[in-house]
Amino acid sequence: MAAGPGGATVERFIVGAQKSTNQLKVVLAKLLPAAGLGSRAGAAGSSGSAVDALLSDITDSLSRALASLRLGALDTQRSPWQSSTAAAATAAGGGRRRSAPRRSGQRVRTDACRMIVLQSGVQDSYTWRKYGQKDILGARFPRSYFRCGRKPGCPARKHVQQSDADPSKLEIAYFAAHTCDDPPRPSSSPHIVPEPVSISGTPQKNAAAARLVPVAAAAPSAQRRTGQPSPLLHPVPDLMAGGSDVPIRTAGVLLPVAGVPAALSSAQHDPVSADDTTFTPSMGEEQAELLFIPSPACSQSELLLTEVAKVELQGPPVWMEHDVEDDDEPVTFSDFMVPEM
DNA sequence: GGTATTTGACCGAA
DNA sequence: TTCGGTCAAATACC
Repeated sequence: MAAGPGGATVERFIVGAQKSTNQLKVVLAKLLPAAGLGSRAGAAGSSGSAVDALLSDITDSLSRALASLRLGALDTQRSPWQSSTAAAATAAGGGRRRSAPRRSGQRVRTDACRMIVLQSGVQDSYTWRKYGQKDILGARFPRSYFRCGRKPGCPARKHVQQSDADPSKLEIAYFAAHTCDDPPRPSSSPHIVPEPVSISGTPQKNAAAARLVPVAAAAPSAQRRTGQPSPLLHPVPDLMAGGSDVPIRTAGVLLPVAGVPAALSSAQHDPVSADDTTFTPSMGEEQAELLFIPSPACSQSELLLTEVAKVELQGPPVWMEHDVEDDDEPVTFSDFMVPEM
């Protein structure tokens, strides 16, 4: 969702401001412990509440600004995806062979486009197969393309791209609904408890996205390639060295950022494979943790790597979905689909 | 040998 | 002409 050179820059500034605000909050909390900074109870001194309120306002404003910026970016990108005829959307044919020219409208993206934010340990239960990777103009990292790997005819697609603003985040867009009879499988993993935390966008219209669920354990069969450095991997930013478990690869192996071998870090970049999504052939099988994609409504705390790491290690994974179809309507918690466990 | 990923080429839309 | 999305041969792994 690169918003373009300019947009990316502004976004970086906003994200930076959010981080600074968070840090300020921490500092003030230490300096004004008696004031009860951060305490909603209100028992604390009024000064603390006032500071807290101001910080909250700043945070909220920054989040809104970021959301607006990103929504705008999404709008500009959505256009091409949905410009073609719907019929050809999933019938994309062609390929290299001239004898079998692909039908027009191959690029059609009439399905609801949804951006999703996942955190550690959260994955959808579908199996995805990577079918391509492309360098995107103006984006620092390439975009990876995945299709449903469960059923050949399933039109579900997923695009994963590492965020320009924050390489530690992955932006995942889902297209089309799954037609394969493979509902999300219940997760037995105790640590995976999807929980919507951000509200922005509109009610989901995409069945596929609605079916996203955290996946507990990786399927053995899907791990076949585990251990093999993926060429898609790209260098992990220093900021990731904090120990977060953000997966950075794709094909098959999710690697915690902190534990990325040097060899992998220097390997060819693959944002996604990231996707958390990283995506591997089967997301459901990846253990990764991952994906932290800031959504337009992503809260300040969610933008902080330290916070993310904390959540990954201590708290339940957070799911955030953002339907970019209708940017005007606010979304409520009820709009988020809570994957069945 | 089977399956999944990689990657250059192809295609249509803008 | 450029660019994003997809295909499919080549390659890698189990």
